Amino acid sequence: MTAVPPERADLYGSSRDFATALAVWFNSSHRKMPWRETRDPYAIWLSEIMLQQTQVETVRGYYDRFLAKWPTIADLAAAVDGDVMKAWEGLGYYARCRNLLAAARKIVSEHDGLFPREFDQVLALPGIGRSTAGAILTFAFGQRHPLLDGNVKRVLSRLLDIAEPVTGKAVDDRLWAVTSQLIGDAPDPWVHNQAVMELGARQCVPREPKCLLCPVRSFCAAQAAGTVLQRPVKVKKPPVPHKQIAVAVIVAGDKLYVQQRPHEGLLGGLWEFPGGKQEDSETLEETVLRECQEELGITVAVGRKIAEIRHAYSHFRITMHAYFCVQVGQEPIAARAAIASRWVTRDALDALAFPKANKDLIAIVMGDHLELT
DNA sequence: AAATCGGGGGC
DNA sequence: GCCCCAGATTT
Repeated sequence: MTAVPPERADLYGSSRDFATALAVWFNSSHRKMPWRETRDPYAIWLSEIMLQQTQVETVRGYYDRFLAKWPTIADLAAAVDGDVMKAWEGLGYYARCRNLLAAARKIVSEHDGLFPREFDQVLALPGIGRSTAGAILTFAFGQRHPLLDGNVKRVLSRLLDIAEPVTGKAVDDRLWAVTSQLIGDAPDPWVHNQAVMELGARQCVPREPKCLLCPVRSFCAAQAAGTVLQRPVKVKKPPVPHKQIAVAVIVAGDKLYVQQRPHEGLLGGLWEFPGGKQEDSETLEETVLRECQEELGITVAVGRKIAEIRHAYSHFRITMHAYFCVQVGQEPIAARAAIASRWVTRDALDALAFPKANKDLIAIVMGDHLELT
């Protein structure tokens, strides 16, 4: 059998046969997940949002706790924003959490509290794009919609042996066309969409794919061409910048100063210790002093260094240097870089949502004697 | 089309 | 260290 040319628009074989083989494999062996045991659109919606760019094993604990705390859309819509953010703490991509809460309130106000069943109405909810909308409507209501997530992209780019980078619009359009064709021919939309993602997560994995055990091996053009390991084609990412961040743990008696980041942008809505990026020709102590002047309008005495924490974000890295500080003088704090600020005891930190690097810092502060020098 | 947006899994 | 993950939104 000859290799399939990359221009080939459709599947290597009948898409009906493909979907059937995939469904047989899925029904015989698949992982158990709580969101596969329900048809509650709210629970499925929640799972789909948590699962965006996040692996199944990471989501499990968050999902159960979240549902137990807010069992219905009405419960979530009535929740306190900070409590919801706290439940999301550590899961990342916090705009998902803000959008989830906003969508819950929109469903209450515009859809009588019932999750919509129409694709366009689902797509209009914040945080829900084309793929997530299709996933929710398929898994909750059994509707027939295509999805295209990272797993499906990898599976299809191998099935069709796509030689162009998967970041372009032409390839994206083609992948959507193929996933639409497949779901259109599948015996059961629920099983099919679950099965393609399961295949990508367990068999058709990025490195060392288990092609010998693949249920749709005979349909795979990359398998025939021997190019499985080269698909999907990705462009190499440039190295990310590394910033030096200096932060102030300002102590007054048994209390510490913390502030809340603006809702938009990086780590939006989370709490943190004040600080910022080290400028050229500036010591870290000078950075702490300057940031407290600029962000809080106060002068501090910079004391003992208590932590040095490295952390990686999606598009840059930081080393966070933390110093104990005390305020010098009596100026009131003007939290210019924050939407709220508080003096709290160490025990009260637990009620607020912090980014991971700040959580690491707090763990150190909790075990410290809390003296300046 | 490219950049932004977290944190952890797994090698 | 690196790539990837049940992507969406903004620029």
